[in-house]
Amino acid sequence: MTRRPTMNDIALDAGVSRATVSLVVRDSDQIPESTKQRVRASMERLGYVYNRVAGTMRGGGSRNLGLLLTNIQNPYLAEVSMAVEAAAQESEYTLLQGYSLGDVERERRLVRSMVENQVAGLIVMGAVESDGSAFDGLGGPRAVPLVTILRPIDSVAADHVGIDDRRAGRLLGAHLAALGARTVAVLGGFEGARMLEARLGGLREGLAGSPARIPTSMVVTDDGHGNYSSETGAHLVAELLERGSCPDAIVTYTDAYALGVHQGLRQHGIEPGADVALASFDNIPTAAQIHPTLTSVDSAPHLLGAEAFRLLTSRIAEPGGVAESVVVEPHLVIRQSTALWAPPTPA
Amino acid sequence: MTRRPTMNDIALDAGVSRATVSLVVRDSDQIPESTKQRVRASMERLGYVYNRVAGTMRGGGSRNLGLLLTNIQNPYLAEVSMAVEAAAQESEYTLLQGYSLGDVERERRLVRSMVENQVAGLIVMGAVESDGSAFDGLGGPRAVPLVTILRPIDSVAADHVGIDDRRAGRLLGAHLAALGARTVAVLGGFEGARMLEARLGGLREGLAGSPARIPTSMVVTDDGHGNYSSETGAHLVAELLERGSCPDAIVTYTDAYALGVHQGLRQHGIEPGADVALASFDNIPTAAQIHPTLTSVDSAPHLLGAEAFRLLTSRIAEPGGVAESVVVEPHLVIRQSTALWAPPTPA
DNA sequence: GTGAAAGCGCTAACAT
DNA sequence: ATGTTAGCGCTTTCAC
Repeated sequence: MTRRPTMNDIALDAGVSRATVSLVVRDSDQIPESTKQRVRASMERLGYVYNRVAGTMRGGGSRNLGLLLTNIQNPYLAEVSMAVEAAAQESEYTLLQGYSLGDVERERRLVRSMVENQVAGLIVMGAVESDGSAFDGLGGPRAVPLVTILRPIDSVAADHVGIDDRRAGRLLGAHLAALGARTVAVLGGFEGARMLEARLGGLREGLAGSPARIPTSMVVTDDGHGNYSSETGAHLVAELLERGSCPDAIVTYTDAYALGVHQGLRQHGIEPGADVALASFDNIPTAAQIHPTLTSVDSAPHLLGAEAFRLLTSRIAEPGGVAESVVVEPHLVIRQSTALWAPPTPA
Repeated sequence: MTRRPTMNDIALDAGVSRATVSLVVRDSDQIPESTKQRVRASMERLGYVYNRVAGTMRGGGSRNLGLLLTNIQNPYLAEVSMAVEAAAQESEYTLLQGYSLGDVERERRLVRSMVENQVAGLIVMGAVESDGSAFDGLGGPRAVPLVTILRPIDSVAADHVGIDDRRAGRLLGAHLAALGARTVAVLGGFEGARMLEARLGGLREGLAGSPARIPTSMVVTDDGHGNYSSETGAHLVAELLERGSCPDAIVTYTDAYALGVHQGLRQHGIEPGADVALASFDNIPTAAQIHPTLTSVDSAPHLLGAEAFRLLTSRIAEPGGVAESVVVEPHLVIRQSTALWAPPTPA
């Protein structure tokens, strides 16, 4: 026999009916132990592997979920992926994973392919330009449950798990104000994107009441296609320094940029931490490993992933209803890159 | 109608038979353009989505592949994942992904679940202790094609894509010898693992002919359960320094460890690059971003992922035959952490 | 060029 | 406690 054995084969071999085999697979207590033993022995001997695809098609819902991310070069998203996978494995779900690279066309293809594969639900970090058209087939009464993470998608009323970016900004702003920074630069982030606006707004709130300002000339955005590489950070800081004087503090959009800023500053003879305070968002592992260690706002990727999974599965269990939105609270991790800094003493 | 529309619904709506709809989906040229248009219009209007699961069950083989990694906190594996995904997307495959965390039990569960889900093939980075028992059902004539990456799995005769670890070690050894290093320490890696043995062996070969040695007391291994965190590196270097004097050069098993070694050295007042040469394997992006930048052996994760995919799909197309083994050639990227170092001048 | 019918491997309702 | 039957959504001969 060259094909894989089926329940029929097992039934035949064990001298029972196919239905009985099916019940044994699910360990039903209608089946006496003696029969189970016999059936299991046949499975073992013939090398039977349950065909979940056929089972799903017949009856119960799919146990597959789709996880669509932009890019896991970004350690933050890598950790989200691992968190979702851990939760899925725990609950006996399987994960279809894909990367859009921030490209709307890839995103559309991936969503389509996951839905064609009958996923029970989707967790999506959308591309910046996502207009929701990739999710058209998912709306309406026969919707595939969808949870967006980090970036809500325009015109798609889905459950969402995000970060309180405003609060993240505020934490950082308050910290920099307390240090005595007077001028703060902001590097990176897609101009007009909600995330950047929220972080900037929060930063301003945190700085309010102190003499600190964020001069317009010191806000340098990128085009949002960032692959979150440190090179982006190096470019951004080069542009900043070209524009004029060095600020007291630099806030970058994500830790990866801060690494590039490190480099860029040193090339100009400026020592991060000592000459200028540097802080960022995401708190990737590297932040604690570079020198000087990097102050960063931690946004609990593990929690975010776990919440996204929880929200998705509860929506699968209980479809419909109004979209829910969960916010993960960030916390500030203060390290050398700001702690070492002090305002220049007026000589 | 609350359920998703099926081919039957489309057929009914378009006034053709189900078989015709099936042919339209695959754009068969037996169907005249006029009919296709009509059918496609119905699909559009009813919001039809092709059910690939049912299609697979009936006829053609599955278009799903399984990718089983230990952990994508490791940027090297993250890049492998992205490479495999890119290739899969290109060829209209879908990816089931899971993380074993180096745990044999999780590995077993994931393999089982992927096979139950009828994947057409598997790409696996096995846990250190994998004995192949997780892959038992896959052997024999009805095998699921399997490609192992980076670490062959004992007793499983599968296609393999690996790195020429010996060569990687040799490149590094030759470089350190040329620098004039006399004592070289090796930190990290699971004692007895092939990968470590190969790298160590290569390192010795590269050093041969020079006065350099690797004292036994300067080889500090770990337990192989490493999550590739920099903390491991910090511990390893602490242990090394406890054992006695500082070597001329330190080679770590992976870049993440080197970051921790950075930290650990500085805590002892030793400056990496200046006081001791430091080099590693993997060449993760961070290697170019820290200070001093880190010399590392690049092992082309993107190439490795692409090769694994190529090997797997060609095995799916042409099952059986003798297992193939592909080796990706590493190359040395020299950066400040070694370039800045010079032997102490005998005063 | 299109339709009718069988069947992939499984589950669930009902029957015994 | 186990068997019978129908059918999930699709593809594939084989008719017409």
